[in-house]
Amino acid sequence: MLPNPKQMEENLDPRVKRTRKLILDSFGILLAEKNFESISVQDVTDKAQINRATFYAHFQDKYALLDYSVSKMFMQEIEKRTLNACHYTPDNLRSLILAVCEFLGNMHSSCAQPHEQFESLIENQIKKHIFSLLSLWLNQTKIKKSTDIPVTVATWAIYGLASHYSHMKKRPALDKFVDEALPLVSVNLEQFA
Amino acid sequence: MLPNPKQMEENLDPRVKRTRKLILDSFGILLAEKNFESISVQDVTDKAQINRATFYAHFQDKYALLDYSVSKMFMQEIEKRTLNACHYTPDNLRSLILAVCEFLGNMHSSCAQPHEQFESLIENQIKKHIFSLLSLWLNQTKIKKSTDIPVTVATWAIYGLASHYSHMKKRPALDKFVDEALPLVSVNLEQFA
DNA sequence: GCTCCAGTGTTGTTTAGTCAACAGATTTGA
DNA sequence: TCAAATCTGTTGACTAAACAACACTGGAGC
Repeated sequence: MLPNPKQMEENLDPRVKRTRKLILDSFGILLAEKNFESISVQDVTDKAQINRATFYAHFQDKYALLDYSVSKMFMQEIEKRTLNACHYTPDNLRSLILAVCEFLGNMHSSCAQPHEQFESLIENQIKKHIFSLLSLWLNQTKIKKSTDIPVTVATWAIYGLASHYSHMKKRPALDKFVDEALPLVSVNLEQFA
Repeated sequence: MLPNPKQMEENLDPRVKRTRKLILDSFGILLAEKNFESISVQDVTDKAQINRATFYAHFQDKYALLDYSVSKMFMQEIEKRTLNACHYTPDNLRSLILAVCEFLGNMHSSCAQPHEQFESLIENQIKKHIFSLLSLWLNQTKIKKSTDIPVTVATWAIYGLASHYSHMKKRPALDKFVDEALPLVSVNLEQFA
């Protein structure tokens, strides 16, 4: 059996795990202090107390770090709700929408000045994860139809809803918001249930 | 000019600083959980997430770790009160007695079951520091007399007082206790003031 | 235009940490 | 009482991180 990515991470050399954690933690702190563009690789390695050359042994540049960081945080959110090991149900879909809303919401409150440019950088990562998660769900059923089109629609809709929610000046109760949105998303997915 | 031990610690390879911190932190946590004798080098390295061989690159055994740990904590206490960069005055002596009392007091409250055997292990380290601190103070004066005898007496007296204080069931106010003890200690040192 | 400055990304060499294995000491417990 | 298990302290081969260089880029200020 293939080792899953989770096991791979845990079987890494302890030095590697330590270094990545130092980088990620420092990056998180810096993101809370100033906006992404004004954070340099220097800043990260200074705060992490690691050598700059070591940074480049792990990440191509700060954009790769952002991708990795966002992916990791998002997947933790997903795993916390055990959405990574289940199948399509309206309830799971609801949880997923909720997770994305909360994730973007947290992003807005924990990051300093999240500019539009910054948001577009994380958007692609999040959508990739939503897309593959929905694909996984739908392809567990016996139905052999291609899922790409409905999954694409649902992915963009979910991200769009969460983005909209996180930008609202006066956010309504999340539960109500999701209740209202859910049927519009599930309508194209029900055929696979 | 010779680099002082403080600078040497700071100029160490970052990996060394990290590893030592991991070891010290883990050791501190373990000491709060169980008594020193039942803590193995394994336990420390497991909690610190470092390799056991790495431990032995830094410390000869767990007793060396205890010595280092106690020394470091005690010196931090001393430096906090800037007693490491001053000379003999009754007031500084008072601060020193206070520091030793508080240090042993904290030791008792933060360590699980501090047995007599454990206490005798740290006693020597602490006394070494008190002795060299008092020697430093007294030898800054112009008086050329040997200080070893009076410093020895004062060192043992101070440690004894602090040990006594930290063992008391109902500890009196520390200030009062020190006020009462101070003259008995300073009597042999005043000649160097 | 120009220099100065701060950051980037890469390199070769040195050093610290990892890992698996070892023999020996101590403890556990059936 | 013997065997299994656990901890110790040490070794040699391997790998990651540190470090000090390097050439390069893109402003900022004159």
